[in-house]
Amino acid sequence: MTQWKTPSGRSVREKGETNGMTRERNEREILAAAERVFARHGYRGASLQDIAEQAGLPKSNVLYYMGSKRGLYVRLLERMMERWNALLDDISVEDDPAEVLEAFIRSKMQLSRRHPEGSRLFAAEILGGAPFLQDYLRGGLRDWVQARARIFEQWAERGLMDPVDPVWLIFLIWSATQHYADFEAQVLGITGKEELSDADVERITAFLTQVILKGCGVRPREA
Amino acid sequence: MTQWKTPSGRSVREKGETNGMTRERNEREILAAAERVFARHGYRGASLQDIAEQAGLPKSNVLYYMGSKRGLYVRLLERMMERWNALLDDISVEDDPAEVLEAFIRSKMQLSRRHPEGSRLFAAEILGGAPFLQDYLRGGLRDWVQARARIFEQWAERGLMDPVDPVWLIFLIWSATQHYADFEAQVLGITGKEELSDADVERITAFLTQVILKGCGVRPREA
DNA sequence: GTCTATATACAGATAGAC
DNA sequence: GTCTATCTGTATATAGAC
Repeated sequence: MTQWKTPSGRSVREKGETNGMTRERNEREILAAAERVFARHGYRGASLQDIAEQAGLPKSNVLYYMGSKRGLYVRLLERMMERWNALLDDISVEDDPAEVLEAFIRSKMQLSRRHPEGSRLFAAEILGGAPFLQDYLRGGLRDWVQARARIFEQWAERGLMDPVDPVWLIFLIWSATQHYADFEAQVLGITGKEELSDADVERITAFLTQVILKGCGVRPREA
Repeated sequence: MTQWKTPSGRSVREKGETNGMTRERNEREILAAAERVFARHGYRGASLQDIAEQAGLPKSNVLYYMGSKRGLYVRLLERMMERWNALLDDISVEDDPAEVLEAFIRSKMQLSRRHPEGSRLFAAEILGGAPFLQDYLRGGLRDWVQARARIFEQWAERGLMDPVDPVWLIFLIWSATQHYADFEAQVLGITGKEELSDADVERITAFLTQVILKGCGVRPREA
């Protein structure tokens, strides 16, 4: 079994690798590289050449594995939506508002922390008018927001929190948490840090939880 | 004096217009169109062809007036930074925290409201790693944030507000207000609205002011 | 001052060699 | 299964006609 080399000198198939393993590894590299490039330059601004170089493969291989630029982009968006859905557990009126809101803020913060490129990819898509995600926004995501909003309203009726507009509250949590991934360049430039540490993220999470819960008149569990 | 026509049929010089007026109007049209296109597609993704069509001019005129794609982009960024600086009045420890924070939230909200394309242009620049704004972020803007942060800390020492981290607070206000311009497509998709009315913006401003001030333990002036 | 025509580079995509 | 070579379109930018 021959071992091919790309012009860049990078091995396409490592020793002892089966075909399946090669494909899996190459696809993984391409998806990671593409997420970075699409996040940074948007759909139109991204080039397959750039993605291929960052994945250490010739350009045609990107098209061979992914079919088309459009298909690659859609696949990345879908992967990000799956990550998003994975942390959306249902809540009920019987749950504790403080507990739910804190978990909401924390899980959203961790998603941006674990997948900053995916977060920025999503942001670039929305910034450009959401041409590929229109249906998702007006459909599944809208339903999810409305369902949560109803719960928040019922909590307010029961006097468990202030009667704030629940949709604006959800947007507030989304924007405040995503900011640290999407505007990372600004955050790092202003704070003078080279990167945010786990401790920084923990402090920011605590800050946001405290301000938002107190701001909505939700009493923390242990206060 | 002849009146020229572009292939699209749009007049380049209206009747009775002087040369100066034509230039001024064309530049204005180009800047407005370019702001939209750069905001939507980012620096790389934007095309002069697209900008020219939206400005109703031939592509070469865009380059004639603006010199280069890069120069046009930088000029737009600078214009947005000027708008931003125009509303940054100094504050002092002697000022009322509630008043200052409310004005801060309100003016930031209005900036995004009046210049949504500029807000998205800025967002796209940061999202892409701020290649053109690095110096501004690490210099002038950083100083501005640090100065405000000191005031917030002193307010906290005087017991006028909770001792929250002032930099995270500024980021919270920025992200929460910009969200309605930058993520407009998401906001409209989820709320089902075609656009946000002045009344909507007023309600959102009031919501954010209430939650953030209460969340930071700032007593509103009339409470 | 404005526009048409063109130069040159690079985009996404495909055909076919190996 | 992977890579080289190429097709076709469009990008920025410029030269020169009017």
